Amino acid sequence: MARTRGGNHTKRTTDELRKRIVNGELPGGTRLTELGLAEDLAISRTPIREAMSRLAEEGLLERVRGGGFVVRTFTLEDMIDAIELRGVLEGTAARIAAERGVDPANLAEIKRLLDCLEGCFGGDAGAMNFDAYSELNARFHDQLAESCASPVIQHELRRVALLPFASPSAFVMARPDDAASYRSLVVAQTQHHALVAAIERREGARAEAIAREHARIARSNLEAAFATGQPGPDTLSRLARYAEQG
Amino acid sequence: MARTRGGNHTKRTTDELRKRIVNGELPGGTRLTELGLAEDLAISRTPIREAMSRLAEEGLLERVRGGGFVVRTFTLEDMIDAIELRGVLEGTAARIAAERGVDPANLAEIKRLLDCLEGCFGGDAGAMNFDAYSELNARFHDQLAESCASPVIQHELRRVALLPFASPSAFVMARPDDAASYRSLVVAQTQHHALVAAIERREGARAEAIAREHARIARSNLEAAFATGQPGPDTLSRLARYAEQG
DNA sequence: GGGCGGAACATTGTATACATTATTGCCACC
DNA sequence: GGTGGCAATAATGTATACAATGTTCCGCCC
Repeated sequence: MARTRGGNHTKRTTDELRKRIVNGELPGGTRLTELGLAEDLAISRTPIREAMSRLAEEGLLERVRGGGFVVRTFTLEDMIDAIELRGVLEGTAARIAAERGVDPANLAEIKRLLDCLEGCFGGDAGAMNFDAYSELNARFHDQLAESCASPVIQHELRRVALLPFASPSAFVMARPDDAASYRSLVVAQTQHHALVAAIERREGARAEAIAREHARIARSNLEAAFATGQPGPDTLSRLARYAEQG
Repeated sequence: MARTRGGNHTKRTTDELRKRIVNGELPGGTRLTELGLAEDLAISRTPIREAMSRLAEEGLLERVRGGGFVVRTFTLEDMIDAIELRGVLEGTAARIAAERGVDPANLAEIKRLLDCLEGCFGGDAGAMNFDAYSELNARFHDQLAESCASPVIQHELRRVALLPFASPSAFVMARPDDAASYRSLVVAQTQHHALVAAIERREGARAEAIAREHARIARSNLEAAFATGQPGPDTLSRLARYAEQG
């Protein structure tokens, strides 16, 4: 258990198992036994159980009849659906924000982040600050989720964004070269502006439609990452390898 | 622990705690301590922990920083949002089913359930079989969720429907008298028919809109149940009392 | 040869002791 | 009087022994 640091055994085990699942080391359908993992990680069964419970909460594991857990299967289609679902939920948050009105402080923060995102763009792909954009983009989407002031919607949105490669920042830099990524982000940022304008003007239907289409950039990037191969049971591991390469 | 029967300590504790939360006996914000519950239920801490993990999975409890759980707060607004969210997810499932096409066997089963639902209606409110309708309605919605053939969407839909009083069958009989309930169900059944027709004709946008509006019947019934009082921290317990009365 | 039964095994369920960590409140000190 | 730290307390974190429950596979009987 020296692989991942910090916290207690439960947290380390949770992180380690999450990593193995997203890596594809633990393929979908694998049954996890407490004893096996306890031996493997050289700790007792108690933190293993706790970690598996938390991963079931995240949706990475499924409880199986008669006790125990299996790794949930994530095919390419599942990831596409997860991204679509994130778009639907972000769209709902944006629509409700537009319909009910947003807290001024929240709106101000959203606009501030929008300005910061703008600052990441240079005149061309070479001058683009991709890392800063990725970080700010995540915060922008967080703030947007808060704008609807609904704990229930925020909660479920956070859940869906935890699914493998469904988060708003998962595919910011996924294009095969900087020029393609740059173009992709130009479109994304234009949508950010339009989304905020729609919310401010109380145009709920427009806000919802933009948020959905915005998420589909991620879908497009995901499909581009798989353009050369066919989806299959190794989807996650191939995607993880792809993500490592940059 | 003789209150709830069947299964092991974990299951009984899970059911017992769920009941207390939905009843309002454990108000939102209450911190649950393993030791306190263990003493109360006269069992050890282990099944208590396990039960709390599962309820966190259902969204009834929240993990708190530094360990432990608190009961999640469900106000009237939260329930309204949960119902809206269910409508959004059912709408997405219906839209995707229309766009991608449905499995013939699945469609046949949906139509069969639709016929059965039809059979619950008599000429007037007095002849209506409310219990049968409630049961069939739940199965109809289950089958509809399956029609999109997406494990991810089905999974999240099931989750949201688990939130207190957000399920499709929660408010079937919630109106103050049979005549009002009957009218409500006439509208609901008309929407069922329209929804199936839209899916069959591949009219995705229409299917989505109908499913959303369909869920808003539940919202209307929820608000009717609260017409006389103001929402507050006792929302859940008042609603539970209301549900008991019939 | 097929199906039933039972024993051996694997796995999860439960209790409990002990370790570790967070919280609380008091007291000394500034 | 306020603030810092320290001790007491209470909670969760962990390990482990034992119980209960499936599961599997082998042999027996039909």
